[in-house]
Amino acid sequence: MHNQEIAWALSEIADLMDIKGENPFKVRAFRQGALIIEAIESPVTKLVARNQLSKIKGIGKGLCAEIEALVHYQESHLLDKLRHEVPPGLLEILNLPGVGIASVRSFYKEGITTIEELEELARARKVRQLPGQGPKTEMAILRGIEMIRRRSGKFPIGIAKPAANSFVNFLQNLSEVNRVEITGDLRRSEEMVQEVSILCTSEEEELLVDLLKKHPSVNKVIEEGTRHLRFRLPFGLPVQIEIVSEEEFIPRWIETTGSKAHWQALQARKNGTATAFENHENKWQQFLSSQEAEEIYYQNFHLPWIPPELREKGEEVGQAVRGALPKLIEERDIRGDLHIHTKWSDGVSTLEEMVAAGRDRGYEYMAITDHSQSLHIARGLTEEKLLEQRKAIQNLNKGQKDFTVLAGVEMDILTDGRLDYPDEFLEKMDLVIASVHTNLRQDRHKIHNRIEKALKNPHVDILAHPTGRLLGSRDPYDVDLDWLLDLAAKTGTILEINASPERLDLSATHARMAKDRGIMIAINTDAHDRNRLADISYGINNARKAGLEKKDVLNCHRLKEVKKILKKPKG
DNA sequence: GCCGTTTTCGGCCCGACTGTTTTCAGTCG
Repeated sequence: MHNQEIAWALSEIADLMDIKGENPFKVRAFRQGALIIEAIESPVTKLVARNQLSKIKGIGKGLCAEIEALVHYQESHLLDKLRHEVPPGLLEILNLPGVGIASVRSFYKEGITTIEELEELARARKVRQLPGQGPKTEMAILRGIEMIRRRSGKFPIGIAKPAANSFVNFLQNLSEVNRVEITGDLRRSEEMVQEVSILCTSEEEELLVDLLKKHPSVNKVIEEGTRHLRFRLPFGLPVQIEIVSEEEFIPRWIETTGSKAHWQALQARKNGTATAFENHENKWQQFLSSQEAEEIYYQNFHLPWIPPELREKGEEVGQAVRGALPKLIEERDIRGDLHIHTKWSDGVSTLEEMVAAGRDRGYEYMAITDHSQSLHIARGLTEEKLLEQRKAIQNLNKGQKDFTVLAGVEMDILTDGRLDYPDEFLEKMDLVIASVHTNLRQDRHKIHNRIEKALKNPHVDILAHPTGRLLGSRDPYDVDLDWLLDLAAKTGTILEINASPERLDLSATHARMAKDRGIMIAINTDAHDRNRLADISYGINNARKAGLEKKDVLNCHRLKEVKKILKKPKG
């Protein structure tokens, strides 16, 4: 069982106990435990085997017992019992924005146990009659339900990708399997994924299908054939594994990577070119990597290899013909991370740990940008504290020649549009990131006013997570993207692709619109934990999907250039 | 349920805002 799955189980236990009305501190202990497990680097299974689990702060006797049961038996009696006692629909209701534990309990009291029942009641304008509810919360509930419908069974890439990778690893280690690749919308780096698709080659298809069925993560088989298996993971994500021969692999990989429009555009080109596809002796392909083989396949169409992220509307084929494909940014182009939190505010790693982790990744620089004073829950820093941190950073920089730490801040844009520090203070910072964290449900006029004040401030360099969305769980605040992008272009403000898979904000679509307006993009992780520096890959996915090149991205530039760009007076 | 031990029991992050109220509970970050 993976750390993530254990974390989900603990978090579900917390929610169910919360609905039942158990001791809130006990609930919090489980919730906290889930976060801790999620952030651990090494597999929990290993820690259990070595008896090291109880040494972790926050994991005591009780949690240890539950986690060990999950690792050994893939189940927890406590969770089973709770699932039995509390109707599952209430968890969904709890996840609606604006609905908290108290509301769920009061709905439960009224006999409501599913989203459908709640929706019916809201549509009949009867939710507003319940104690503590009113017309506005009733509307918020309906909007939340609509959001869930839009999501309709899709899973965020941050959940789908690790799940896919673990199956790829599993298959790679089997002697029956030669080649394994992720395909489908996940390979195209779609932010929400319908299903994990994996394509592999093997001569022993039936044996492989049988073996897969016995995998402990296969919760329920949906569909079974001689050459494929579709199943659900315990948390509901569907996975499809298809087995083909070595000869079939590349065309099938391209076909399943999609989209349909891309495949059709390729087929249309096949009819128009004289190349004899069938002449190829495919046997030699097995000595090539999958991508090398795919490149050769594209050559058959007299085309350069087209990155999967761009295989969308079919028009990329025309672009490829004209030699107009962008040279997409790659992870190795990133020279630093410019949005990082540490223990100084709400991070879990120390400043020194973060810097060491950045160096380990081969970065040349990073910016420490802890929270500003008004964000109390995140232990935001006063001016004095920030200056103190700046000194610590200067000392750190003295001891290293090949790596530079910038002293920055992630400053809140306050509810009324004021910024959290005066200009005289902001001027002293190497980098100022501005963010909207509070009052996300303000009307468009107020939100625009806040963003405008921030972007027009000469010291604000970057607007972080520009729409405030949480992927699949919270809609953006009410902002007109065209207006925002025009303003960013006019003021010369850099926009962030927040690489945290919970956010992915800007989205690929919006990042493309930003590029078209000549806006500089920064790809940052917003990491609160050194392990999360690796999230940069999700941001790169989005940037590639947006067609971004090295030159479009601030933190692909050398430090000297970055400093020059930040110093340049804003428009 | 976890932690610390100056505490094996008692405290556990907290302030602001919203929408509900008519003085405050619930939600959020």
